[in-house]
Amino acid sequence: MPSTHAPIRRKVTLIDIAAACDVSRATVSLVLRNSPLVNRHTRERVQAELQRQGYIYNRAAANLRKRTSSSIALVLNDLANPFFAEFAAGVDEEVGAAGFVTLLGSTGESPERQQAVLSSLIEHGPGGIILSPAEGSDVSRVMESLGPQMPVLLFNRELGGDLPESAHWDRLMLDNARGAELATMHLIEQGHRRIAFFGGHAQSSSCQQRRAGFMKAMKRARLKVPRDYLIESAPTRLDAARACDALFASDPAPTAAVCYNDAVALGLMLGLGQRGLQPGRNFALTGFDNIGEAAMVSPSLTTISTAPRERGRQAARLLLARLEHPQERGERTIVPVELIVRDSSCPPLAA
Amino acid sequence: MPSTHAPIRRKVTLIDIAAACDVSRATVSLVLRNSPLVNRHTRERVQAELQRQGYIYNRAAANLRKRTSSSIALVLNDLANPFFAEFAAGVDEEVGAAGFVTLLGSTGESPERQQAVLSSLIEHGPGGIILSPAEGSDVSRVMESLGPQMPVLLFNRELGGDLPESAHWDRLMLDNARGAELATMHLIEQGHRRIAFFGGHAQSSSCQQRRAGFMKAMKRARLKVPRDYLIESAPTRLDAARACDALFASDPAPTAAVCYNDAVALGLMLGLGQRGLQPGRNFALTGFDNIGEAAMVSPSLTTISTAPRERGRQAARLLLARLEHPQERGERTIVPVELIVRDSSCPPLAA
DNA sequence: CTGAAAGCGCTTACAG
DNA sequence: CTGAAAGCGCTTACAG
Repeated sequence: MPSTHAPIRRKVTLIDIAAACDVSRATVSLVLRNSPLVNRHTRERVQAELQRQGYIYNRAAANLRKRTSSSIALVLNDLANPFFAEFAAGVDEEVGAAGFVTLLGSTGESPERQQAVLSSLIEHGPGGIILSPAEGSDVSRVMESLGPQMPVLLFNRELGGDLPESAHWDRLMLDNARGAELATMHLIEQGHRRIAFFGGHAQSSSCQQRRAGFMKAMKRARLKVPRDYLIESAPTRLDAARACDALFASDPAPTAAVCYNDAVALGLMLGLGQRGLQPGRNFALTGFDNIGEAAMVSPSLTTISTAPRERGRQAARLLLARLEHPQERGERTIVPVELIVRDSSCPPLAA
Repeated sequence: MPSTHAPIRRKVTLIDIAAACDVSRATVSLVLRNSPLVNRHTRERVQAELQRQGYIYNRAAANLRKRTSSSIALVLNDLANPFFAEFAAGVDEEVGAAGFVTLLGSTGESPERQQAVLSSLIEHGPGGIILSPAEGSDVSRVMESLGPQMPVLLFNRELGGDLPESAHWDRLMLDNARGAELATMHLIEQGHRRIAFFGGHAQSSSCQQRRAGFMKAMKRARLKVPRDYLIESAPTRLDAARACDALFASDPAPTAAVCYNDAVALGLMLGLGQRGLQPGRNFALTGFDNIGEAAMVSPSLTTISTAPRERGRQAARLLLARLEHPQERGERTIVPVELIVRDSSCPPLAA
């Protein structure tokens, strides 16, 4: 009994093309890959037939046979964060240009979800992984999902735990210490003496590095940093706004703050406003990341530029290069950062 | 002569596990998929061995055999646009929850790149595609790359040209007309009479729809819209700032503008500032999208909320549902929009 | 220059 | 409950 459904047209494969042209599958396969072995006449006939039947190359089948991969996995905490969105755009640009496709995964900053996402992605056979680790995740668990052979590029954050010799993971890290140092130096130059470091989770590696840069600049200027000038918050606007009170719990209160990142700085601005203070008039602050809003917000924000899109391109290039030489030692690349001065957020200290 | 390289450990496959457990591949395969057919003892032995050897499921091979797919392609203009970044995050959430993986592609608003991206993605065998089309792209070319069978969900913009009956594409569209109408009504309620529609490419469908909503509200209020109150720009901050002059070329100049989207509104604010005008004091404006910056910028921006993350989830759900019923008619879903009033950007008109 | 055969790592009837 | 065989759509030696 014939089906009443419209016939689902079977996908056209090499066999269909070969049959129509009266050649073997091997010949069609060679045409597809532009092998010079096939003679011109045959090639043209085959190409016309490919076109005519609307042939679509099955790359998964080819990858299976060739034991190759044509994808890169990209695992981020949160794609909606503009910093990571720019980064992802850069990765995808370069990955696409190399003829690969990007597999996306997001962890929402949860080590458990990160495990699940990695385990799922790995089954799709990516050639390598670009991972910006969730806070609190560690090498051994990641290694467990990925196996020791998978090329990995770690971006932005170190992973807890030690990396075995056998794993040749690359790293691309921002110069967090230097960035925070530059921001701190700038506030010092503007005349500030009582400067706080505001926001971020103290246990995260990026926060530790930024705090270290901050302390270095303060120490060099022989400025004291009371313990309560180091204030934690989640790296979000909302939590930063909430944490603003802690800044003024100490006596004397700081006149300026180096913020963990731009989101935190924007949140702090909100918090200051709620206390009746005007950021950029009676309190100075700096950010980190140079997200789009940093230029737009009023007062505009002095910050540290990390050029996330370019970082994405760089990450993709590093990983793609690694695929060619999987056995060479992993490298650690520190990307320089740049101070973006927008002094409406940190004018000279009125004496 | 033995190689001096460290031996690259061959990937472990079903064969390895089967051999170690002295069972057939079929049995291992059944264990992997939790078939109740396998007896408990055998199952446990096999599972232990899978664990021990660090077996990784090759989903591409399984998909090939089963003629199924486990991925969804997501094609956007620009991932770095916060609206699309949120959308992508929502898509990936839902796609991941369904056990699929997201393949990413970006077109940079170029129909040519869109063709290339689609042709590349399709070779990786996605089960369906979520496409926010590049401006100026049309159905026939897209259909050419995708074939008539591929499930497609069109988001945000219509595609030029007619869709053949055979293609059951779904659409998820914002209620652009209604959004612009709401914004316009709000400005009218605030006392404005000379209102411009500012920004966007006039030929894009979303701009046309928003303009239509604008005109509808104006007409209902019996307000005239001079031709030079309809001003085009690229939908970016920079170009909008540049186009600001056009707004004041007409006489009398408008006192308010309904902007194509938030990016344009933010650009217009810059442009106004450069002319010595204060947005929210001597000029009123509204945006569209409710991106994060809309709340942060000063003055904060009255705008239209489209909840892009939720739209992403919705898009993914629609497409995943379509995979189950590929032959049903395509549906057109219009998502409601909501006016977000932040009156610092559009205070009552001073008489 | 072209074809026949084997194989990538799985799953699916079909036997037993 | 388990195994032997075939096959998904490609590519790769190997012959000729």
